[in-house]
Amino acid sequence: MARLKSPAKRGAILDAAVHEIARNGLAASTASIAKRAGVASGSLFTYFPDKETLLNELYLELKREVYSRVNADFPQAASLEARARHVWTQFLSWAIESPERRKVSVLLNVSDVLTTDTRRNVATIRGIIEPTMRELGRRSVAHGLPAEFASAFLSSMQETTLDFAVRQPKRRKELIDRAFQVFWRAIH
Amino acid sequence: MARLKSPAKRGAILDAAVHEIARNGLAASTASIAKRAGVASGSLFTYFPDKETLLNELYLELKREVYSRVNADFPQAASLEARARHVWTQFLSWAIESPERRKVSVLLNVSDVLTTDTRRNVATIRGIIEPTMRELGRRSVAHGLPAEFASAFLSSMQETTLDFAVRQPKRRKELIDRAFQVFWRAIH
Amino acid sequence: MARLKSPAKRGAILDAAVHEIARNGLAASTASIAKRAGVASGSLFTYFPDKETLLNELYLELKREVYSRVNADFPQAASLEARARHVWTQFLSWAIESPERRKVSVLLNVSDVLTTDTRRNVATIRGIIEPTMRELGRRSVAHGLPAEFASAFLSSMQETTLDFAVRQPKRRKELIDRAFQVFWRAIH
Amino acid sequence: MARLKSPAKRGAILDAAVHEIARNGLAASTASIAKRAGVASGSLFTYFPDKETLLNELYLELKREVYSRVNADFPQAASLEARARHVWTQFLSWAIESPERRKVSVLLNVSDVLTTDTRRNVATIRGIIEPTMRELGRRSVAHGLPAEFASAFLSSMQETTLDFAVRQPKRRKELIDRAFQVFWRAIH
DNA sequence: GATGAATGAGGTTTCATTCAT
DNA sequence: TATGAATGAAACCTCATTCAT
Repeated sequence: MARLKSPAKRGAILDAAVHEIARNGLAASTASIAKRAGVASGSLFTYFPDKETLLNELYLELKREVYSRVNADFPQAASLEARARHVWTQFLSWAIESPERRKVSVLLNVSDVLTTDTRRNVATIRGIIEPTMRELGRRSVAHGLPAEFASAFLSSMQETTLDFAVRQPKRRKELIDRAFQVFWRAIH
Repeated sequence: MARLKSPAKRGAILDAAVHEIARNGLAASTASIAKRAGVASGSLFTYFPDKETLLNELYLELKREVYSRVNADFPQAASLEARARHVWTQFLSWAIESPERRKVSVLLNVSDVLTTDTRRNVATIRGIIEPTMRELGRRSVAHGLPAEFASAFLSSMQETTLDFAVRQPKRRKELIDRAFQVFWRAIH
Repeated sequence: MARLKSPAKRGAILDAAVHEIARNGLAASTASIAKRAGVASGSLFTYFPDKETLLNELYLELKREVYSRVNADFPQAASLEARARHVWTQFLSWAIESPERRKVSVLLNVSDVLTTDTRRNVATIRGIIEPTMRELGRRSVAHGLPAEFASAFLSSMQETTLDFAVRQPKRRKELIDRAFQVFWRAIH
Repeated sequence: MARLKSPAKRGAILDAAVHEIARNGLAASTASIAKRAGVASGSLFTYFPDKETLLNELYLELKREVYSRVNADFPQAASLEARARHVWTQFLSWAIESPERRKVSVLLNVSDVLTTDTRRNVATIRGIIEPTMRELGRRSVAHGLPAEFASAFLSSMQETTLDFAVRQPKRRKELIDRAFQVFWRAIH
């Protein structure tokens, strides 16, 4: 009777991958990932056909995680500012809590291992916040700019803010708040 | 006298490295770099003791390049806005003209190969624009935020703008201009 | 269960190492050793983490071999002379039968690859003959000399004898016997 | 007419070779030797056509050095014992004073780089002590053994003694003396 | 399904030697 | 003659992937 592929083991491999890649970059070996996951090196390949696929699925997983965090308790009916602030805050708190996951996410994003398929899938995942982002584009000063500009702008200001928030844990809350105000002022 | 180490060859290796890394990531092999540079595989190591050093010097070179571009014709005496706009425009035109160099610069920046020494050296290189950046920090709405926030913010908005400018060559000039207005509004 | 690391293969690698090193010195390449052992070049490293370890374990193996030969049929209860003669004869017959192994043992011994750990382990292995060696030290004319002198002396006379025994196979038995007499006379 | 380039430089290279080889074994690179000798890496090859030749000439040089030490003040007319004791003492004092040179000599001797030509030349160099060694063979208890046995035996006992003398500098003189007595007793 | 030994291409680096200067 | 840059073969070792058990 064939044992079933265990989702727990799959998750362990992905978690291990995060850790190893955060430490050693994308060059982290599959063997080291398997070892940390507590499975045999060969077993990794029963869960992922090859390293490239593992990396792509890992990225998807990380994105799913961020967006599920952002989507949770999303104040659908609130003002645009309130919704934007929610996105802002939730993303930053995830990034601060999970620095390794975030680092790996960045690494994967700038690398060339992500397939167009993966990129498309990520777009799909964004889901619930998409309308808010589009509204941001339409109603902001950026409306002469491409539609996605406002959203990309928000992302990049988050990155900036993140660096400072990480380095100054004590002022974290204040920093995040003030930076959002700057952002909102800019865009509104 | 034997032949002297030729700066031209050193440059060729660095250029080749840009090309290969843009194509294959930091995993690009030293052999492929040497080959593209037109030197024997071993010769690479007469110019750089090891790959890590090559990568660090490459980063320095790229940064030197950007900053020399930004520093050139810098309107010292002009208004803060004019100076900020100069930085904005010059950086973006470099990034657009040299997409490979820019990509490699980003790759190196997020990787872990850069030594603290290299990071410190880069800071030194920024040179002439530093006072402008500090002034930006002081005189902007971001003045409750850390001093470097304004500068980091400018950087990240440049990244955002860059993506759009690259994808829409025709609206490029306009995009760059409008985005700067958004930035200035935000910060001012 | 995957295949288990096969002791036979490990042995084959060690044997191959003996052969290659006897031919080319310690510079013998791991690739050539693997090839002669009939395994892939990479497989060598599943048995030994690196060349240095391979060399150290090889030395240990060779010493184990000599001492197991010397310890076998050791005439515990016999006279000191009989015991010394046993050591003398057994070592020499091993060295004569296995000239390559002996050569490699010497090469390793004068090189700097042997760790202090390995040296200590070898000392442990000597085992059964140790008391005889100490007795030799105590009861010999060398007793004013350091305790290990007698034993070192025996070793070095064996080396001398070996050279001649190898070159004159016909007189071998006689040579070994006469040389022992000289030794015994000297020490007694 | 023998043309001498710069004997001083040649000597510097040989001295540097001793040092480097003592440190890193025969794998010491020609570049490191040249560097330590204070000449350019290429210059080494104007003094020695290749590394192998360098090594062979180095061995010859070292042997010349020992034998010139042993031959100096050789008490031609003295008793056999006095002459043997002279050889014994002089060699040991050289070995103790020049541990690096001695180590390199041993390394070269057990390696396979020495040509038969070199070995033959060394035999020639022994010169003045040869008759004494032959006499030792004839007049010793080893006279049933091959002629060179006595001489080889003396050598190997010297090695043994050397180890102890090096490790116990304070008892050095006494050790050397006592060990000679053991030797003489054995052989006489 | 799980395991980990086996594989061999490929990576970085070293080095003896050559040769332009 | 002296120099040291240039060369490319070869060394050691890693690694994604396969497959016998």
